[in-house]
Amino acid sequence: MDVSLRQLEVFVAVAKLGHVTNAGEELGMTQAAVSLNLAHLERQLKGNLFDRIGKKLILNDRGRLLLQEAGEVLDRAKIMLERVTSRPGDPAGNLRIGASTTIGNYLLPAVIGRFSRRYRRARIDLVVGNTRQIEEELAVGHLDLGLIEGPAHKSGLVARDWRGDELVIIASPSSPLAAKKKITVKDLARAAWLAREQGSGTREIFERAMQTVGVRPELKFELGHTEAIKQAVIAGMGVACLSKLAVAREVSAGLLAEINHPLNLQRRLQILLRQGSHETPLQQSMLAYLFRPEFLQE
Amino acid sequence: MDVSLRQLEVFVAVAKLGHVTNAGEELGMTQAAVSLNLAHLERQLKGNLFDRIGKKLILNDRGRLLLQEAGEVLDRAKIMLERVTSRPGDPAGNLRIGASTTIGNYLLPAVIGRFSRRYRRARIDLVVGNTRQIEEELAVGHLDLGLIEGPAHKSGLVARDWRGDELVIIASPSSPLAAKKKITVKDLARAAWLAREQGSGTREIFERAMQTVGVRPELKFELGHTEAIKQAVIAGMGVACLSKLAVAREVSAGLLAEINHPLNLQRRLQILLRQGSHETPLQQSMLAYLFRPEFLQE
DNA sequence: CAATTTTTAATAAATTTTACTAATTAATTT
DNA sequence: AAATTAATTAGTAAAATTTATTAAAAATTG
Repeated sequence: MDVSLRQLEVFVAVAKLGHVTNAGEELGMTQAAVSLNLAHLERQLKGNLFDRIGKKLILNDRGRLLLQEAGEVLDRAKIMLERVTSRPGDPAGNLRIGASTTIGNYLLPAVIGRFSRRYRRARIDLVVGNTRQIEEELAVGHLDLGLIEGPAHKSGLVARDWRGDELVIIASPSSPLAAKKKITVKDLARAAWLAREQGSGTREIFERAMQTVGVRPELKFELGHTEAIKQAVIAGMGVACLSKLAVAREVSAGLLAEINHPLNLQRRLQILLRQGSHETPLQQSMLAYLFRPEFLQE
Repeated sequence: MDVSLRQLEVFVAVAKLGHVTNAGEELGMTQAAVSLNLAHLERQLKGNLFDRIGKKLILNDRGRLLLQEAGEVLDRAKIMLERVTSRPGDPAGNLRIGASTTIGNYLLPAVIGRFSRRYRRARIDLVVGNTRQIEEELAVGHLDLGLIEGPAHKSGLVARDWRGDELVIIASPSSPLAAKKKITVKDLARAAWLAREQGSGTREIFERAMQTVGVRPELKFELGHTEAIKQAVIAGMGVACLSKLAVAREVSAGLLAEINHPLNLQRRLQILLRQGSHETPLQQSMLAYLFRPEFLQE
């Protein structure tokens, strides 16, 4: 790539202003420098870009083509510089976040959206996966930040307690369970349950809580996506246990009803970092953001 | 724009290969040069792009951001060079063609389409306007080539005879005129005519031909667009006189019928050039293309 | 309208700046 | 201890820029 951005700037200035001298003024260089720059560029591109008629320079057909193309290159370069040049209080960089399903789908979009608007130079990548995957990717350095449900298992990573998350039991508002004031363990045992597949963090919590009160729930269906479960419950096919975050919209819209229950369905969400990783300004900003009060309250 | 394309290339190579030494090999420069280039770039962007852990360089968050952005800039620059670098037999450049309505809408799309596929480095701009506008723009240098109906008026321009164009009289296939074998001047005088507005080249030819046989046509409607006239004729609102080129598709589809008539409706199309303009390779290629047999026959 | 002045781009020569290489150093890994 | 690697240093070559000059064209003037 012998052609330089500088040369393109010089060319564009001459093409725009029509005079070598004026271009030199605008660019803060002498007329001679501009002239040589131009000659050099024309040699590199193997052909004139201007017709020299008298002392006037007028763009020829190749020059006009270059003017368009060079403009696009320079615009891109300008955007690059703007994005990449850090200023105090406005860190530039790329942050790769891994999150579990519930967090990635229902909690992070709002956080990342607001963060990106605040820090325009930051580029956030979000990967959704299960706890094992996220820990692995974080350890080998493909992720900078992990957000998971429950404690971490892998060494080489540090976990910070982030915020609580409550699971709720949902049913169709028209179901008998929704009408009942007091739900007993026996009611829960009799219900038709819908749940995510084995291995889901949400399901793990639910089953442990049921076990604690001595009940083995009867599973009617296993569904791969939280959204599918919600639709099934709305359709009256059964009840399910999901994060309050995942069902908030449907509950407030009256599509789903939260059921009173005697279980303990509290859990804590964790932030995972690579041990000894230097926290970049961007990472620090994101961590500070995650602990803002509006993202902590449930 | 202090950052150079070369620097970006060096950076991308190091980021991709992970080693200063390897990058140097790929780029044909010494390890020291790569190292200095990188240091220079980091100074210009006011911050590190790699974390130096031992003797390994690993991209940090800013580096990752730059890698994406720099890639885009370099891609654009590569495209620019490909488009702008002329090779023998494949001229690069921008050709601005001005054409009258009929030519611009019904004749040039095919020519320009095939020309662009053949000469990939050429960028063709087409402006449609009336004869006066095209002559003016050509004279002041905003156009390189003009294609008009009938002779030119302006000095400083040279006209070359290009090809013929025949006007035809069209009617709905279901109209009585379409059924008649022999059409007399009297028939034409009685018909309900649809035409473009005053000033259209096509209309001028038609009115002159009618005048020659001593008839003043009765205008039912004036419409601003050729397409609108065709639709109106198809709808049976009257008859019209248009270029054979403009109605070819509809006639062969059976939507319109060409009417036999006793008028002389031949005309010649002209190519206009600026006097004394140096013909660029691209311009020469286009002129040669315009005179290819497949674009000359009607 | 010719002569002069001014303006402009290209070129030349000199100088400064930059980029590069070879050699060396320092640190890390094998 | 040997080998590998990135950074640094010092010297050199290359380049970009500047000042000065030239050549040509436009503008001004008598």
